[in-house]
Amino acid sequence: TVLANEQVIDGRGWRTGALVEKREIPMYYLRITAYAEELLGALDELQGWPERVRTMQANWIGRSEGCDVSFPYADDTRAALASASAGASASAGGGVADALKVFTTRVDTLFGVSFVAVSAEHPLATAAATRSAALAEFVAECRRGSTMEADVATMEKRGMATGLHVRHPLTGEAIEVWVANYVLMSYGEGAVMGVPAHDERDFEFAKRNGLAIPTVVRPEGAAWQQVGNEWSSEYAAHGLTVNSGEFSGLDFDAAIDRISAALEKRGLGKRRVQWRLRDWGISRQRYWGCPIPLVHCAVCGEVPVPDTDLPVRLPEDLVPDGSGNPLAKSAAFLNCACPKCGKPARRETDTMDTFVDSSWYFLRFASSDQHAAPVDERVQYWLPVDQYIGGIEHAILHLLYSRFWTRAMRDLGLLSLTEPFAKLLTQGMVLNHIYYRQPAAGRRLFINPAEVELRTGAGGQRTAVWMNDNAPVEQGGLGTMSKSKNNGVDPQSMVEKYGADTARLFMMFASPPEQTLEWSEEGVQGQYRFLRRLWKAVHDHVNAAAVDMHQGLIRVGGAPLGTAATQLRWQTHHTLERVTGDIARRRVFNTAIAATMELLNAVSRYDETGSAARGVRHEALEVIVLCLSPMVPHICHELWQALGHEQALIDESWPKPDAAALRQDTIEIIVQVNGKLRGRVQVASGADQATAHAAALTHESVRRFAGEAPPRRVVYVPGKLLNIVV
RNA sequence: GCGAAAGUGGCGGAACUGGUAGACGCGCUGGCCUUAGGAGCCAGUGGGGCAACCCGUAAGAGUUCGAGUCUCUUCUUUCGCACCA
Repeated sequence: TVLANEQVIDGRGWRTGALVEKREIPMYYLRITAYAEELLGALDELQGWPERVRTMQANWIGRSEGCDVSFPYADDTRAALASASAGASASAGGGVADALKVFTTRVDTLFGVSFVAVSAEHPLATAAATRSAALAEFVAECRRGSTMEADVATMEKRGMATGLHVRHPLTGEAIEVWVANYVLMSYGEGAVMGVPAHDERDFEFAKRNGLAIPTVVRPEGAAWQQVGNEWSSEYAAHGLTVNSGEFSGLDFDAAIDRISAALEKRGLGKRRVQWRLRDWGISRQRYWGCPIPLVHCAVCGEVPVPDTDLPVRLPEDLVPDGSGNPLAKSAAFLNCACPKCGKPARRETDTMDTFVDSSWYFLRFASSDQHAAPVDERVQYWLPVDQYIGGIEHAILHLLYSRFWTRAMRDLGLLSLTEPFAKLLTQGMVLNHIYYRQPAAGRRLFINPAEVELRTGAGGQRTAVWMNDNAPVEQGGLGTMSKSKNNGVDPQSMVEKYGADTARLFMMFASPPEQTLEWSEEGVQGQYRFLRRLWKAVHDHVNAAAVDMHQGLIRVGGAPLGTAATQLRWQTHHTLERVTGDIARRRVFNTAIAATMELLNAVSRYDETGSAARGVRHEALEVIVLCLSPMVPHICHELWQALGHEQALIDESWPKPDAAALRQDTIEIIVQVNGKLRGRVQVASGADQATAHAAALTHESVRRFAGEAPPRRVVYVPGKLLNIVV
């Protein structure tokens, strides 16, 4: 099964900014985090996937081993939280926990805590803000702060003290709580313990705010040293604990074990794994997308649509007008009866993220005419996909969701499959030149490269000219093909001008599949020329050999062949061998095409006539046509018939090289003196070192450089080279 | 900032296991053919040198009989992640 994944073009808006606004809206989530451990662990077994993609997924899932630590509230904090929750509303319910929880991977540095910091969205920050106008202002500023993630990382580490305190879980010492802009609410507990001596961010924060920097780890085998004024990455390295009370003098692993055990004993900590991966919110307020099959009933609550009423179909007469989800305004869609009690109810208008559909379309392909179930037993035969092809932009989302979805279906008993894609090839994107004009006012006008002509000036410099008005345009370099830059290539016009085969051949030839592909009209024309040359070579040959072909005389292997014919036969079968390896083993097509081009060049140079010569030429042309057929199927189909075959080319099996043709009596070896190439000589294949050495010394420049004295050393690689060291 | 990959002619790229650097194609130059051609064919095309030869795979060092390929340092580019506690 080979599936090529089409590029997903989407609205994009919901990926970042829009999500923040929709946080208040109830969303439907898929519990992908339940599979985090499995999805991460199985990456090692995906040997058919590029390392890069596996690394990206591993980073995305982001497993951290660490420890929850609770810092009990001091009296001032307890009082502040109590008054804040009383003032807010009764809905706070069961009261606040009695400690501030943080997550850390470095519990060995627990004695180096000089502050704790919470995110601006943390309840403690909210509570503290009610008591201080300045703090309220700071919290508000942090919350509306830049959502541009690139800025966030380089942002200054700003913070403000709350005046509230917590107690160190082991020493009981009071520690002040700060609100800091570098603490993320969405990771861990939204709060961190600040250890400036051993964490770069905390160091920066402490320096800025004049906080203590107690050093509690020293490098193994080195003396204790107070952390200095400038940050060094060595400070964050694992070492031996110091100044840590009864836990001093322990190495990293022992310190983690002992300190977390002490915390667990007091009920103030627990070792656990933290994931970066979060659950998958699939709700979209969009018209397109699969409706979430739920009904909201005033009496029964959320009721699933019964299987017999599935699928929920989208109305087809709605026009999105930019004012929100049109489904929410469609009475015909909204109004329904509750499946449980029959009373009037409201249909859910959220639709699913389109990544949901792309997570299993390949499973559906194997059972597309099955209307009673999502998939059937044919999935077991066809899946996993043997070779999946898609852009690197799918490295994380689509490919991770699909791995999750396949496991979810497996656990629902729908499949017995774990990984959906055995091998993955991430093909490069297509680049093309960008041309534009910048008007005095307004937007750049992008001009399609097809309408631009490059002219070489008198000084040799190349200017780009718009063919519409013969005036120059600006050159914007190379960029991925996109609508916005108007540098796409219209496939239809390509097909009309050169044919689909030429377009395919160019794309396969221009670069290996993983690399970006630079579009070039000249390159396309080059492939067009090659195909025409091949067409002509086959037909010239067929015309010349018509009589032989009718009499069944086209064959090789009867009478012994001359040197040139033997050489061509060798190249024919050598080419077949190379192309087979390139396609089947290495999956590179540009070199496979190059090899057939070389063979055609050799056929063109081969000018012997007569029946035997025609047979050898026929064989060479057949191999060229066979080798190119995966890339250029239509032309090759025609040429195969022209070469006298009744059977369609697509039904032929892939040929095997003829071992006899590949055997060579004499071979050329290269001769080096002191590792430098000095000549080439012919020797019998299988010649021993002495024979090769003697042959090498017949070469004039080898003799000159090697001199008369006996060599210090001779290196002989049979069949390849002889190196004389003097 | 962290991580990964990659740097080869005028250009796209080749060199698979350490063994002829630049295959193949584009572009360019010269010639032939043609009423003409942006068609076709032939020849040439990394740099230097009349030549013998010398130099050359981002830069520098190292290992080796031999390095584009392996090791180290530096530089550059691209991609990914981005305060993950």
